[in-house]
Amino acid sequence: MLQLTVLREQTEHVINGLLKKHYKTAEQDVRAILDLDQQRRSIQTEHDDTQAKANNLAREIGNKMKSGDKEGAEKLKAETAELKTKTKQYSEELASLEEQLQATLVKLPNLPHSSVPEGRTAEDNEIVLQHGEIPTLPKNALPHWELIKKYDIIDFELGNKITGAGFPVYKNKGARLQRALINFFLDEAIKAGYSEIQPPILVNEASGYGTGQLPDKDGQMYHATADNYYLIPTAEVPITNIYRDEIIPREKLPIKNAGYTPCFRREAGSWGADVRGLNRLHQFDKIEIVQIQEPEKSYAALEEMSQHIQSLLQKLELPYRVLRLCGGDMSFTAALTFDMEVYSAAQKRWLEVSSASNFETYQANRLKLRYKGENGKTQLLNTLNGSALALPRIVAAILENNQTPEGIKLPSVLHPYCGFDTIN
RNA sequence: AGAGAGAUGGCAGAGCGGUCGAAUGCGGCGGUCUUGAAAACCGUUGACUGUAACAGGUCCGGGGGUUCGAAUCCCUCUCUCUCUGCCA
Repeated sequence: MLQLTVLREQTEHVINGLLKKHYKTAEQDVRAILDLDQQRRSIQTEHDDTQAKANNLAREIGNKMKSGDKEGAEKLKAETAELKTKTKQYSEELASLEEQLQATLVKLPNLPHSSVPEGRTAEDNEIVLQHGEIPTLPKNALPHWELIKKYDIIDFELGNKITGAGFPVYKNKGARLQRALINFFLDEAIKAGYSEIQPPILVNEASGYGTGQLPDKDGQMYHATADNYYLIPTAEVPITNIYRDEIIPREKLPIKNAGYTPCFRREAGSWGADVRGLNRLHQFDKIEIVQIQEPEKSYAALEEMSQHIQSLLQKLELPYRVLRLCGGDMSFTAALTFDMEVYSAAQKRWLEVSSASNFETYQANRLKLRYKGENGKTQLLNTLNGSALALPRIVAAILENNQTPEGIKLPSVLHPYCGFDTIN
């Protein structure tokens, strides 16, 4: 959520930022919010004055009662009636204004960082760099959804039977590869200074709201209605919400957490060739890295996260590229996002395997996540997160890019983690 | 799941319906003393809102109520602890 003070003090900047994100009603919404804010503040003053009078009267009545002046007390009591109805009226108006204001304010996306390129769709994203050789596969090369059948390592039909579409069953070396990747990613995160966290994978409403999945994206989460819990779409939700309503001592910063969780996404309405096989699932595994940083240092932290993610891809010997997302393609809450895509050679396409973002104070404002700065003032922190990494598409690329007539030759970094070097 | 107890500031822990934003202790910060430190002593120490700055307003688990006035009384929800039951 954007801060009201920023809207007040940098109105033009806010409107321009929203427009860059292709938020169409930027101008009118910002004006409406400022107008409501103005009204709210003037009524707030009236309300407070009335309340102050009532407080004074109550105090006087107390004094008169003490000194035995019952008549005087009764007289004053009569005066409070009007103040009471006034206060009630004001506070009802306030509540209504506040509600309207919030309703519009939460609809505003985060402002993009100045380096974010103009643009509307994925076409307009800027390719920052590309790394690694694109492998040339033999003519009879298979896409991963054929390879997993050939080697019997992932079974979609079985998942269909047990649950439904998009819930694959990992078997044999497929299951072991999953476990190996999880351990590899977590070990690398720990080496990079992250603390490992195992959070709950069901969260309450407040947590969903804190990281911005609620209220607008509730359709994308599975909802356990009996208890009003949500299955997490990413570990970002529980791991960032650890710090909801906290004031972090400055010396504890930065906070760097990493966690492995299954992730659940309803992905309602997506079908077709693009989502075949492992390309898009309802349940998948992901290791997420989260940082909480002081505002001045958060872009350096984002760069550090990007380097960490790239180092994983390099160790896995996968060709990848890094994109700087344009205003229109960025998520609602992000100020700057780098996407990492690996090349899946049999599908001949780039697959997004990681997304690292700086949310600046946008999440922190909702979370009320703050620290005391050098000047002693409490102020909002910056939150960042990135996938490091999401498994299914990594698996898809590993399988496709490393296929040989003798089987799939795994990158050497995984051999000790798997306990084997070839899937055949 | 049943019975009982409880929820107060960073922590511990008081609080008769009327200067209670809240005693006290610890911790933190500043100072005196000291070559330096410890001890001792003195002072200071919550958040939000608001103001040019004061003032003012709100917050004692959440929500609602009674009252001129609620941390204190009532209702409700949530959570925690103890005992009993069940269970990986």
